[in-house]
Amino acid sequence: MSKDRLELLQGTLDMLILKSLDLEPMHGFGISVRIRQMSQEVLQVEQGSLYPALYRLENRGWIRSKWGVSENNRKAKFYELTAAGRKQLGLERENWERLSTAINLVMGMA
Amino acid sequence: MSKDRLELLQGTLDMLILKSLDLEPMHGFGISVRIRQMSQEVLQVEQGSLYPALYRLENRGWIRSKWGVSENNRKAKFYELTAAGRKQLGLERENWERLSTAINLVMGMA
DNA sequence: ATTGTTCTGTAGACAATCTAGGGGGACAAC
DNA sequence: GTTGTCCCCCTAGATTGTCTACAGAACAAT
Repeated sequence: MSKDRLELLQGTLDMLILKSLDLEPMHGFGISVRIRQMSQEVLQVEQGSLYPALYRLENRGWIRSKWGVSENNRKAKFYELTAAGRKQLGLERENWERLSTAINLVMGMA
Repeated sequence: MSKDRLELLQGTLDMLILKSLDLEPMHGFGISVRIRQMSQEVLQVEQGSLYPALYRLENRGWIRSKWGVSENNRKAKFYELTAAGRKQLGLERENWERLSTAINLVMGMA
C-alpha cells in the first residue's frame, strides 16, 4: 500500500485473469479491458504485467491458448481455462476470502 | 495467490503494522503477535519480514522508536506512530478499501 | 550449567509487478 | 500509395516486498 500508483494487489492478478476466462475464452488484450471495466476502472493491468502472467499461467497448465482472429479482425491469441485452471481458481478465491477477511479483522472493518 | 504458503497479501504489511501501533505503542515482536491474534491466526508475520518493514516505516518517518523493557523484562524496541504515520494509515486504509472492493467486483462477490 | 523463551537483527534468494521500450498488421484518410 | 492510428503481442531490466535461514543477547526455570 505504500505506493499510491500501484493499481493491483500483488498476488491477485492470476486470480483475476482466471476469473475473466471463467466467464468466456478471450484474448489477452481483451482480458485487461475486461478487468478494468468490471472493476469500474480501478484495476489497471499493464501489458508488462499481463503477458508474463499469461505465460506463467499457461506454463502451469491452468490455461490453454490458440491463435485466432479478434472481433476487430486482428490476429490474437485466445485463452481458455483448463480443468486444472478451474480448480485453481477455486483455491485462489478461497485464499483471497481467507486473507482479505483476516485483514479486515485487523483493520476493524466488519 | 499462487503460493498457498503465503501468509500475507503483499503490500498490506505496512498497513497492518501502522494499524497495530494506532491502538497502542508496542515493540516489534508484540506487533507480530498482535496481528496474528487479531486475524485469528490467519496472518503470520515472519521475523524476516517484520524487522525490515519496521526499518522501512521508521525511515519514511511514519513510526518512531525508543529502547525500553518489555512485559517480560527483556530489552525491546518500542514503536509509536508519528503524525505522518497516522495520516499514512488513513491513506493505506482507503486504498485497501478501494482495491479490495474492486477485486470483489471482478470476482462477483458483492 | 543447561535449556527454553523472548526479542532483535541480517544476508541472500525469489517472485510479481512496473517501466519502457519494440513490432506487425488492419483500416481509414488523404 | 503513403501516412497515421489503433489493436494486439512481446521482452529486458529494474524495483520491491516477502521468505528462508541464519545468528546472537538476555532473562527464566530447573
